Amino acid sequence: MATVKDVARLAGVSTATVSRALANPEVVSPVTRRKVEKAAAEVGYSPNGLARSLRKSESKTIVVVLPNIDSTFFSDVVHGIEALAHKHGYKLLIGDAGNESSRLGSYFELFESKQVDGVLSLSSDVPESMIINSAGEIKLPIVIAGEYFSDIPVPTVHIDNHYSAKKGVEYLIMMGHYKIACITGKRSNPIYNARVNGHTETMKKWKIPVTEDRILECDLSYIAGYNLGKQLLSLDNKPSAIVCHSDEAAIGVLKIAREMNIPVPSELSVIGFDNLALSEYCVPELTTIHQPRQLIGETSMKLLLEILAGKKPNPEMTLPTQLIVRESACPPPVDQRLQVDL
Amino acid sequence: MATVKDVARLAGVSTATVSRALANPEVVSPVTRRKVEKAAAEVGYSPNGLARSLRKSESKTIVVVLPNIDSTFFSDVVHGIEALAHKHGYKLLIGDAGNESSRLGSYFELFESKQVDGVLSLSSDVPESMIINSAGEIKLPIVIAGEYFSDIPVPTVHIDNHYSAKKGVEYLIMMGHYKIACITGKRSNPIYNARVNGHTETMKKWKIPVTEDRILECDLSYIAGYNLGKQLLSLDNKPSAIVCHSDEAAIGVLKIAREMNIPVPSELSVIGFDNLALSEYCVPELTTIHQPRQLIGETSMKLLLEILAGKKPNPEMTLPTQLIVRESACPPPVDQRLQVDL
DNA sequence: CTGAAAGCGCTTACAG
DNA sequence: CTGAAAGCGCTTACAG
Repeated sequence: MATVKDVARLAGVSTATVSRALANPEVVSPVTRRKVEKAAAEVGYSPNGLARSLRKSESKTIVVVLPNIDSTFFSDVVHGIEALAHKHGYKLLIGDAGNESSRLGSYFELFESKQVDGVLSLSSDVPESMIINSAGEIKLPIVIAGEYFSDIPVPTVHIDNHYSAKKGVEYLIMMGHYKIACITGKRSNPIYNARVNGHTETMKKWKIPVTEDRILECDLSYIAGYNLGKQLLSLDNKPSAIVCHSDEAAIGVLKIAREMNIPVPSELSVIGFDNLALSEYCVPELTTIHQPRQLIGETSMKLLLEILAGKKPNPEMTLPTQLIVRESACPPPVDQRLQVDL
Repeated sequence: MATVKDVARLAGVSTATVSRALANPEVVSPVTRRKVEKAAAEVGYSPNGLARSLRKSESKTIVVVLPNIDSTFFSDVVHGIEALAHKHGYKLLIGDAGNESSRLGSYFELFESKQVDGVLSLSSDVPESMIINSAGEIKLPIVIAGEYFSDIPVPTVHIDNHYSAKKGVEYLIMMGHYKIACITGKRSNPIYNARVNGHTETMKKWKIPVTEDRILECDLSYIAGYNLGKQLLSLDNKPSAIVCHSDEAAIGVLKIAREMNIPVPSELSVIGFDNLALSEYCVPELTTIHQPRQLIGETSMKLLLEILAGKKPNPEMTLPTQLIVRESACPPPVDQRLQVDL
């Protein structure tokens, strides 16, 4: 591999000049620049990024940590991040945590080892020790896309999970449902905890008793939705509606309902969460909560860019969601309808 | 940030000894080791990966290049790669090319700039100039997961696209179909070119005329399948079967068929490709060609590991596919059936 | 506008 | 078992 030295020798200048001619052409005389460019091309010079980063103490790289690479949810978020990152000369490194918060660690360490300038975590499930040092300060440039509660204000961009879950449940209650079950994620994750709280508080507000065995936790995959859906629909007093905290899980429910010959939505309403592309392609099309995924990505990156520029960014951004009404939810059968006085 | 120097000072030894004690504890006396470990912990030392990589001329990082991050196809492949990579101490960097072969370039350059030790391309659409130098040799450690044709044997792991496409078409022909359309990817991509060849050659083998306007190229997304499906199903002499070269496109076709009140499979058979998780969750469940995604990932990584170890690996690995029969394909209506003499 | 020199933080022959 | 010294390839005050 050719180095600055080779170029310098061939061009008959110093390595300092080579470096300048290539990085700041305007500070070098036109003829020198020409000579250097020619020499560089001739030897096929390509700068060593490691050496540059080491010397400049910046890598112009950030790592985006995904909770898992399986969900198509993250691809739009990554698109949003990419757009902004590239515009500002940052490279993206994507790390997959495979749903294990232990594996997050190796990606966070990339900052300590100076291989990245900052971290964008799309996982909310981050142990505080990875972010905060013994003095109680944030120890690296980081933005978390998701809910995060801490004494220290970690910059965060998220939707209002509590309110979004509430909107979904209210939509069902307004249509007369009261036997409403819920398939959610691990409640150790603040995102799902907030949604479940939104769910139960709304139920209570309408004087609908909440039965804990109708709120089921899982990894929100297709198969989990299918299995938990089966469990719910096998209950003696089975629900007239199931709200799922992912579209995938909702599609799993759709499948088991079909197999059990329970027509959706006439006998079972199903609501998803995320509004993934595929929610328009299932049968029936899914009523769901839209998350502004691209915007989440852009906003997170914007915040991180501000941090990297030494500014104190807004510590928290809440982005809007939207109930998308399609075909999978409707009023329940008359005998299962709640009479509400509005 | 603490450096070896800080640790050395505190432990009362040289930086060389610090480096040894941390990297090769066994070559250092137990007491020194203890001292160094204590000092390192005390100052919160974390080695600078950049400096180490620069010095050792290896980064223990490889980049996995995805054609686009949107398709869930790649997540299992990445899982396969990850498993093996981590076991061998390699970190994974994931680059998204966003379906533009120009963007591949920036990821390939990570090798020249020494930030990665090798490249694993999940995109087949790689300009030869990115791989081969002016002397006609492969200029970086690379494995391509996909079809790749070149005078130079670039290590490749792939399925037999020609044969797999053939199997799908033959399945339809055996059931009596002859009006078989095809929704495929860009034929500039060797993968899809091979599949189309498999498709048309099989048709010809059975003396079924191939009409070019029934072979449509697109990006194989849901919406592309939907739109091209509409185009095909609006034809005067519309097909009795559509084979799609992705499951997403097939699901798009399923949707437009539903909207046009064309029952699948009784009046229209649809076959997908990939056997993604969601192909079991659509209606009707999709008959499709299974690709061993995890195995593709593992095998590619295995090859790359061999290259990185200085061995000459098998230049080409072909992995098996499988026709997965579900509900979306059946014999065509009697009046559209081909009589074949077996 | 240009060059000599220092230094980013590490590792590794080499010598003892 | 340990240390002094060189060097990976770059960039940047500093001096001219």
